Amino acid sequence: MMQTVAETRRGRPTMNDVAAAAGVALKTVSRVVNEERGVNPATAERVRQAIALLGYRRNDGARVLRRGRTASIGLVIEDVADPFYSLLSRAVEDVALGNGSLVFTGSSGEDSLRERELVLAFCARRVDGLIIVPAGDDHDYLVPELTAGIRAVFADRPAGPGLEVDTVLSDNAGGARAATAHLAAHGHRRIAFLGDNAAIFTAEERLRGYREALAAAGLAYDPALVAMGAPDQERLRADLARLLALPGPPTALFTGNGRTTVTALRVLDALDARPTATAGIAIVGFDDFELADLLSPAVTVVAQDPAGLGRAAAELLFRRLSGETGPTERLRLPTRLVARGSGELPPS
Amino acid sequence: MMQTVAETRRGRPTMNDVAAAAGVALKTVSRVVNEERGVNPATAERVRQAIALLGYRRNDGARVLRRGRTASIGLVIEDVADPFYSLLSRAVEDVALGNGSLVFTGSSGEDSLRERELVLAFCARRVDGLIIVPAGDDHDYLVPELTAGIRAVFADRPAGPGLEVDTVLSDNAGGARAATAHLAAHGHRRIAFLGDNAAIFTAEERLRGYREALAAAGLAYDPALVAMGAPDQERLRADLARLLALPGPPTALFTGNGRTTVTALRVLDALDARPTATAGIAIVGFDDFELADLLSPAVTVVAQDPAGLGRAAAELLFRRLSGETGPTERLRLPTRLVARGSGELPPS
DNA sequence: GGCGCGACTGACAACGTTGTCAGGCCTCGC
DNA sequence: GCGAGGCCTGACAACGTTGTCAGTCGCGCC
Repeated sequence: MMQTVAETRRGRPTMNDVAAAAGVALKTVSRVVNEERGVNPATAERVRQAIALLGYRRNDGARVLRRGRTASIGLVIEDVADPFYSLLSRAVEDVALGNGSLVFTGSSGEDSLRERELVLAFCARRVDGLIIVPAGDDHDYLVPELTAGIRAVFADRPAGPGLEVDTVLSDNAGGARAATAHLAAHGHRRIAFLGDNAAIFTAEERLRGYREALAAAGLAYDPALVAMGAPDQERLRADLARLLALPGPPTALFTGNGRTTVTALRVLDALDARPTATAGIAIVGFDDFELADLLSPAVTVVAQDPAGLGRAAAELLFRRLSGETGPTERLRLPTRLVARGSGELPPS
Repeated sequence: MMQTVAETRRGRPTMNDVAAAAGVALKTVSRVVNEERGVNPATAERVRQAIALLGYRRNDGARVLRRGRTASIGLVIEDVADPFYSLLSRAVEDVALGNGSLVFTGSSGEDSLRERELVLAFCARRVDGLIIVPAGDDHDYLVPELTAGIRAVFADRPAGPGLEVDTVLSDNAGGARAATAHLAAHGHRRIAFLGDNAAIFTAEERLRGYREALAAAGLAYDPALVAMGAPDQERLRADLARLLALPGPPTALFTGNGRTTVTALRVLDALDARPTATAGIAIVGFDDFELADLLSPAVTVVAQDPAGLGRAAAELLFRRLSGETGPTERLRLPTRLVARGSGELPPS
């Protein structure tokens, strides 16, 4: 008589247990589990019954050890709770699932040490590949992993110097140029830029685009109109207060990412200087965000495609994993200016 | 002479390779890697140099196979791209990292089949534990996994019938009662409820709370004022049009989750029936959302604590994993009504 | 000088699976 | 009646690590 689940010893049954229960050899169970052909249907059925009875499930860890491929990838982003990255994350997940792969996710929190630890932990689990939104700009720690055959794709931000690796970016400078030019075209001469920490690649690129557009519009670059740093409310309150107290205050604001835009709107609201349909500072934000269309005035943005970024990075990664060779790829996804009102306000 | 990286064969070096390079036995390398004591400092140093030279990194898959614990958990949610779940997700990640564990994340997309596949894939990887926001309400498939020793905690929604398992929920009915009572207290007699699909536990609970509050306020329950379904724009447009065309249209709206609230606001805006500071339908939404405070009028909500949900679930899971026994726990986190304006509008 | 002891090192099995190879049995054709 | 060939099954090694146990060496003590 076969054992029942209750009589079984603690812990997971193994193929051996199933084999014993079905009265066959270990290898035959393996064949049935993997749906290899060449097993007598009656035998296979007996094995399947034993599997069901014992509640057996294959140990993929052992399988991986034997076969080499883990069918899992690692994703390191800045913060899953940020809508930009959560959209990117979901796109990666979907592509991975479509390729039969699972995803380890980790948030670096803009901390290069934590980025490194997460990546190395993923490597120790022998993920097949990595998608990294880097927090730091030194990725020498990745070199041994890459030479060992782990594939990596950088997304949203490039790898540190000296690392030749596939990369998918947004057109940050182009988007910033478009935003700034848009404001200039609406008559603004004093356009302020509120950006993220200058050490972050995207912030730097957007600053560059801002300066290029100013130059193209024949406007002087005034460092007093630029403030960069982490998008926390206190800092933005101070910066905006300073900007508005300038002898020649800005008539327009270009905010360098989603968090900054939203926080700046909140601070302006609190300062009672919030733009209305008829007056106030014009604003264009980098990154689209939910409800931008329902504020008054609705907020004009340069929209990125975070899901597109994630999808492109994941698809590139899986192409590499399925053996595609060829030179390092550097994709640059376009941005799109969405005029909604706040960016079309005239200078006051 | 030691081999250099370039001379090494393709693929990962193993402990054996390190041992050969350092001229010691495999086991000694193991001891050094695991920082066990009792290794001669000079020997240890030689091993460490070989490790650095070869770019060796321990294969955690093999380690896990030998030791039993994988130091990883699986998280199945509805959709990482939804702010509610991305906050929950981040909290889980942080607790996991604090416990030295990695996280497999997967989005079920409200599809119980995909939920099942993700969970079983995680189990096949032998995660130590699971945190599940269930999409379906049949979890019999989990029974063998649970008896095999995998711990599971359900979050946001309970497990299907017959499964005794730790659970962390929000006080859905209580929050819905508070929202509805709030509107009634402001003089509303015809309060509509726009809820998510009735098959979803939270939607059902919130409907219950809504009905209880109506009864407590001495108001009749009118099925014509209730519309439940997926929060897509088309459906909500149709439902809102129907509600507003009723002989006695609602003067207040209680929306049953974040997505529904935001979409309803957008539809109302398009219908040109959007509440203003002086007129229009009053609204209270379940779930807080970014920028609710900046809309005009600002949106009154019953706030849940998604991060708190994730944290509580993860902490409970890790307490179980570290051996805590005791009866199944059922936590219920309180909600908080945040009055901002839209819920305090008088009936028109 | 022998013995015990501590410090260090290594051989070997085991974790649960898959790849390789060999073998048994049956059938078919001559 | 016998060999060839196909079908099915199983024994065994290997994946890379850790736990167990045994061994070697040098030193101090009787």
